[in-house]
Amino acid sequence: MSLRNAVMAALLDGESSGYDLAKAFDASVANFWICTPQQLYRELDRMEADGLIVARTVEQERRPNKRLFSLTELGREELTGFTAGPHKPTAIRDELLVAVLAADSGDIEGVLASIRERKQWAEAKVARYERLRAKLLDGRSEEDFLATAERVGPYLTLLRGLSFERDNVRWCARSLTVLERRGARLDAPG
Amino acid sequence: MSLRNAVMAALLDGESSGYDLAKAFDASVANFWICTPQQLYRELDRMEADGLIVARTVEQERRPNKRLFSLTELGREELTGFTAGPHKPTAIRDELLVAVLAADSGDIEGVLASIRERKQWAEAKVARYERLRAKLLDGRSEEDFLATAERVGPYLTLLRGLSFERDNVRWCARSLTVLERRGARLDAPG
DNA sequence: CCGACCTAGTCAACAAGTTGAGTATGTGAG
DNA sequence: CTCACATACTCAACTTGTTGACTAGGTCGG
Repeated sequence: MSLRNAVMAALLDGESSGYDLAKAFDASVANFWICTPQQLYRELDRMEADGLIVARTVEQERRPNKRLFSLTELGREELTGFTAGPHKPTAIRDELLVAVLAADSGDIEGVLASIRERKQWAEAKVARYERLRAKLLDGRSEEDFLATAERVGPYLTLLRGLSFERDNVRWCARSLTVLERRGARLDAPG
Repeated sequence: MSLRNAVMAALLDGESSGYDLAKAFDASVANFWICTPQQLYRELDRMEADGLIVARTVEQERRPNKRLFSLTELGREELTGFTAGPHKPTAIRDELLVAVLAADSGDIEGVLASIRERKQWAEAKVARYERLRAKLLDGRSEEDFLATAERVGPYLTLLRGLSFERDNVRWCARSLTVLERRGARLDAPG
């Protein structure tokens, strides 16, 4: 049921097509929620049926028609109700960690490669989030921004995504050190 | 398919009943993967059917009989294959973040309460992970442990869970400051 | 003018995760 | 003596999330 609320939160910025939402999810909500376009379209249909959003079809000349969705009053109420809580706690749920848990009796070289890849990926995410942050701040200092901006929610969630990926980078680096040393020890014991 | 691998990784420590696995998941694998007992039992049945694990029924006098599962050679191979990768990247997927994203036009007091609750919960987790860490180290220094322990995987994943929760605590504190100030400003503008 | 990529979706099938209840016994606290 | 809690599960129904393929036109580079 949270995808619904994530979609509604995204629609607070104004009406949007399913296609644009999919991209927006990739770009910003993806900090803390990911979904495939298929999931999104299915959910949008249901939300429309439930009266949380309304669609407006826009005919285009040299493009397929698109449907722009926007929040209804009911949708806004539901979203406010959702923000009132309560919210389930969360856990990381990461395949890579499962692999690291089993690394000692598995393919250590393979795990090392996966960690290196993840580290690069996380570094790229950090860079991207930094750019997004600069764009949000738009020249203002953080203090200035927080005092004047209409919405601080997107900034706070961005900070969470940013520190998560920084943490990932640090952990990857640490794990590489530990596992590389271990690999060396196992290759040449004594 | 990753629950399978998480279960197999847990069985590296030796045979275990479904019930004990459920508890073990709560205690340690839960750093990065959570599941309900129902999911676990269902998955164990399938894994047995697929020959990844074998069950040994132990009759007990004053307790229901239990079935102890252990990895088969095939299971070990599958797990090693899994560690070789590749692994899907991950995202946070947290309801609370959805609520914060929408906080500006939602129930700010409710969101604040949720963040406070989450902060306490994360602090409790940190304390618990610290105790687990002390138990794993068992008096040794980290360096000593890493040099001598049979398996370092469980330690590394524990570190990941620990830093994730520490990060949660920090982010909660920061968000509370920002949102409280904002709430005050909205209550008494100018 | 061909192939790759962009816009803007749809459909179907399946795998994974969640929720709620039920079974049956034993132990320890008040 | 009762009530909560621990052991050790099972069953069924449901909601979410994933995978892969398909439609149909437009744009841009070589």
